[in-house]
Amino acid sequence: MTEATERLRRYLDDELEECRGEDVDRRLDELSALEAALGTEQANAELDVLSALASETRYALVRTLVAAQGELCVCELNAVVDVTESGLSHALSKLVDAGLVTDRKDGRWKKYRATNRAVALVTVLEGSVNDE
Amino acid sequence: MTEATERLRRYLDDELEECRGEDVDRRLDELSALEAALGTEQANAELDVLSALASETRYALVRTLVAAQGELCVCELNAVVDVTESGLSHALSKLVDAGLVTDRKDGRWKKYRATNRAVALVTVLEGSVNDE
DNA sequence: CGATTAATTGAGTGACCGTTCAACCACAGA
DNA sequence: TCTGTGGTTGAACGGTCACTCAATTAATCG
Repeated sequence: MTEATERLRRYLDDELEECRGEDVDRRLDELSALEAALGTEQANAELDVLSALASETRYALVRTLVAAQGELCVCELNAVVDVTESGLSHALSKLVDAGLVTDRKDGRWKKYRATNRAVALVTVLEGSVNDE
Repeated sequence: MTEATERLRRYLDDELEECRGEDVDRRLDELSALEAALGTEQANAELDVLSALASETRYALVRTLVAAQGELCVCELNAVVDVTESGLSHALSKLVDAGLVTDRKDGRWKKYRATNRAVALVTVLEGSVNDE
């Protein structure tokens, strides 16, 4: 740690004309302020959402549900991804936890639907990655 | 596979009043159309972006760079995350590959900046996760 | 050139994560 | 209540991935 701040001091020496110890401390404060702009709790929540999406099968499920603009039965989703019925259930469970889909029991069938959060994320992702 | 489509047939039997084999086939087509609405190539690209973001240190770096609204030196970023200099370099490299940050050499220092893609994603994530 | 420093690269390792298998729960219908 | 079906749960396994260490490149300065 002392190693790293030593380098930061040299960097600030370059940037500013002269650099005192308090300048380094101030910059360190500014940097941790940037990183902690939103609480660690929310940052972790966002990371959970990202982790839930960052899987081939789960992302395929979410994209499909978003495109469907409505409910799909588990047995329908089974036709979309190439995993076991059990694996599908695990995947959907994780998506529910992340608030990306909701589930509803309908008689003997269970149906899933994409949440607004999922729609927003997929939309931005497609738009952002699309224009190169 | 035959197992799964068999269940789908029974499901459609429930939904529609009657259900012929061609109904099942048509539904299967519709489902794969939903999943493949955007090409697999783009879907993979989006998945790469998600995978790049879905890591505690990398997401912290991106959030910091977005909040900074400008360039930050590697030695400054080193103060934000708790990894080795080498680990930091690996992380930044992956972010560059995903098009989430850009790098620029400035003398003996190297500076990184968040891309529009990163700004868009972080913004949507914060907004989406924020309102519960 | 030799020395020092910023940063990257690659190999190796430990932990996590996605998947499957088997057992299980919930519910519908006879 | 017994049977069959839709779906979930937990344990276990195999592969991937984030991290560190050591070596290397690139650039500055004496």
